Parts: sequence; structure tokens; C-alpha cells
Amino acid sequence: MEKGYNSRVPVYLKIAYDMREKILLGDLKPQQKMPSIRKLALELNLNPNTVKKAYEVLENQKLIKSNSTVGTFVTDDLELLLEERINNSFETITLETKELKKLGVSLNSVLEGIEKKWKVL
Amino acid sequence: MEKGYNSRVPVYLKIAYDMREKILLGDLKPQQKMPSIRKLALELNLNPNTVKKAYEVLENQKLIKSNSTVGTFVTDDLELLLEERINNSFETITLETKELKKLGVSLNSVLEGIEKKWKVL
Amino acid sequence: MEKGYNSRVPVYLKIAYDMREKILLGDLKPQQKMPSIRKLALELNLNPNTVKKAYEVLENQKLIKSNSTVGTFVTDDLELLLEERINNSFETITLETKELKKLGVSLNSVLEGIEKKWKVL
Amino acid sequence: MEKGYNSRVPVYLKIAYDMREKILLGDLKPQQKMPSIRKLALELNLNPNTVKKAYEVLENQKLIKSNSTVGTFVTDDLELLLEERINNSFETITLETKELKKLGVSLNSVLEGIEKKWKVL
DNA sequence: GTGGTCTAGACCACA
DNA sequence: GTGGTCTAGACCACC
Repeated sequence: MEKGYNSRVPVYLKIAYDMREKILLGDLKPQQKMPSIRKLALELNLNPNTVKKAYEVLENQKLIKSNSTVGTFVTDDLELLLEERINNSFETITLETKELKKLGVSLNSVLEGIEKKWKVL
Repeated sequence: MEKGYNSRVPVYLKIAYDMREKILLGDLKPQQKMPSIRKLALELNLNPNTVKKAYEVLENQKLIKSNSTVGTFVTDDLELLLEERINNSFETITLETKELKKLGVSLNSVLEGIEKKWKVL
Repeated sequence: MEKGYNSRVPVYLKIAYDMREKILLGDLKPQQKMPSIRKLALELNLNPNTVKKAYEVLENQKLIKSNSTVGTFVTDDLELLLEERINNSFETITLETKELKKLGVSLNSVLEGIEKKWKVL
Repeated sequence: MEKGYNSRVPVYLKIAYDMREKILLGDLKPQQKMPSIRKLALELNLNPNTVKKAYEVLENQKLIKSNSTVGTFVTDDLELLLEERINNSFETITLETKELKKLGVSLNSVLEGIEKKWKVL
């Protein structure tokens, strides 16, 4: 879909996404120190501001917490946070399901639709 | 200026929601004329501007179409519109499902969760 | 690995919460020895690591103090700690109140809202 | 409290705060166009990136929505958003109140504490 | 014209 | 060392 020069996902989002994966998969554990902005920038051959922006994204998602003069750390409330996320997702799904029911879609259609997509996800 | 603790959703949104229900349930049919803003305002004992705002919401959702000289009408593309809505809902559900999968929730948990809620909806 | 739809809060947090209650309510008194991790794990039919994690939470909150050779004890600074907690809560409430004022909520709405909830708490 | 060179609130937060005020007070209305990043930067004699950062803060708060190639606009869901904010604040206050009750604080102390602060806010 | 991204590099406070 | 802020200025895509 995209290639070369203009791979239209911003660099800072890719970094954020990668680090998010590492956190979710337990590669980076709660309370653990993240690589420092400068170091990661050097390593990835990027401007520190770009890395900073990635970290800001993760901080907005409460996955990490920055502490000036010390470093950046994976949140210690990770499990709680994930529970919250899961509940939120279920809530959204419930709302949309409600909508579908009102629009005349059957329960089976909904379940099948989800099941079919699940494997491809 | 002052919002009480129990004020919850603004009135104009409630009206929009109610009229939406009537349209989706076929109580108001495609191409049918909506009650005039003034009449509805009188009936509900509200400021016409509030009703106008509700109608604007519905028009943004393409459920109705305003024709300044003649009145307001339910869209004639209702079927198409509903299909679009259904697709949108499914898309949202797919996105959230993707999120849930990544967060470690099983397909069965998702399906069961939806099924359980469905009956109560 | 797998989180069911109804799993809600992780077990170790529940335990931490329960023990916290016991400490705050004076069921476990300052300087008193906490049940040993192994004993509590047996009693609750849980993995000792789960209990250990709960104790870590409480230690982070300075409610207990671990002494590797002797055991785990309720802090002796409990009074001071409670005062701190109360101040923190008041500070949070003040911040939120400030927000509410800016959003146009009246003092009476706030007070009434709190009073109403208080009885149900 | 602060003066001169080192007034320790970052410029971008001041801007965000000012614009937020304008939105909440209705000075900038829902769906209305915000001043463009470049124009505001010129006007305030700042680097566009600084203004951009301020706008990012507001966008994170869902108060505004950026639309490349067109401009930045006050959200059209403002009323709904504010309702949500109010409910959130009340929820937080309720949680903290619950905490205070458990810590042995009386209802009157809580109400008085809030009332005293309210005037100074 | 608009916002979005990214670099290069400065200075700050804190410890 | 750390993160936080800010400037200066480039290029991009979209319309």
C-alpha cells in the first residue's frame, strides 16, 4: 500500500506503536525505565524531538510517565489501566451493538461478523 | 449559564434523539413531512431555537432535509443511509475488537460479552 | 494470558484493598505483624507471588513495612499517614471543584451532589 | 509568585489556557474557526511550533479539532463534552469523598472545606 | 492558504 | 546525566 519515501505513517507514531507493543507484551515491564529520549534518538538516528513526540503519545495514553531529571518509566498501574481499556472497548461495542439491534440486525449476524473478522485481525 | 448536577444531556439532543427513533422505527416515513419547528416548539413548550438546533443535528446526520420554503422532510435515501450506519457500526466494533485481541481478550469472551448484553438491550 | 470479560480487577489488587481496609479500620493496628505471605496465600488458596504483589502495593503506599528477616508490619506512622491522605483527598476535591466552577456549576449543586451521595456511600 | 525571565508556566500552556477560556466563555463558539497557527504565532511573536503545541493540548482535550488544509475548529460536541466533564468531576469527587468518609471525616467537614475554598477559587 | 512532520540545536531546572 | 521548552526553518500533502 505504501512504500519508500512517502510511507504515510509518521515516524513518531511508528515509534510510539513499537514501544506500546513492547509494553503490552511485557517486554518492558511496569515501573521499568524506558530508554532515554536522547539515547533512543541516537540509536534510531532521529532528532530527539521526534522521539519526545512519540513518548508524549504514550504518556497521553498513560502507558508511561515522564519524570524530569530521572527518566521515563512504564506506568505501575498498567494492569488497572488495561482493565479500564478493556471495559471501555466493551462499552463502545455494546453501544454499537445496541445501535445495530435498533437498525434491525440480528444477534447472529453481529456475532458472525465479529468472528469472521477476528481471524484476519 | 448555570448547569445543575442533574441536567445531563441538553434538551435539543434529547429531541433529536427522539425524532431519530421515530424515523428509524418507521413512525416517520421517508419523504414524509416533519412537524414544523414552530408547531413542535409549541407542543413541547420549548423555544423554537431549541427545536431548530435539534433539526440541525438530524440534518447533519442526513436523516432529514430542510427546504426553507416548504418545510422539513425525512430523507428519501433512508435505506442507503441505514446500510451506511450498519457498516459504520461494524467498522467501529471491528476496531474495538482488534484492540481487545491485542489486550489479550479471547474471542469467546467477546462473543459471550455481546450475547449477554444483547438480551438486556 | 487470557482476561475474561468479567475478570475486572486483578486479584492482587483486591487483596491489597482488603488489607488496606483492615489497616484503616484498625482491625490491624500500627506496628502489628501482618500475616506472612505464605500463610495468607495458603489461606486464600492463592499463589504466594500474588500475595507478595499485594504487599508490594501496600508498601508503596507506606501502609506496611517489610523486613526481610522478621516479617511485614503495619507502619507506626499511621496517624501521620492518614492526615496526609486526608489532605490529598481534599486537594483533589478542590481541584475538581475549581474545574466545576469554571464549567458553570453552582456551589449549591456541588454541595447537594456530595450530600446526596454521602448517605449512599 | 513568579516574575520576569523565569515565569515557570510554559508559554504553550498559557496559550492553551487562554484559548480554553475563550471557548468555555463562548467567545469562540462551537464549529467556529480558530485563528490559524501561523497567524496566531505572528500575532503573539512566537514560533509556530509553540502555538501548534498549544493547539495539540486543546485537541487532546477534545475542545478543538484540526483539519489539515482547512484549519482548526472548536468542536461541535462542546455541550456534550462539557456534560461529560462535569460528570467526571463529580465522579472523582465522589470517590474522594468516599475515601474521606472511610478515614473518619464528617460530612460537615467536607462541605465546609469545599465552601471555604470555593470563594477563593 | 492550511495543518502535519521533522531536523538542528539552543537553554533551562533538577539531581 | 534526565526530561521540558522554544526557536528557526525546512518540506510535505491537500485544496
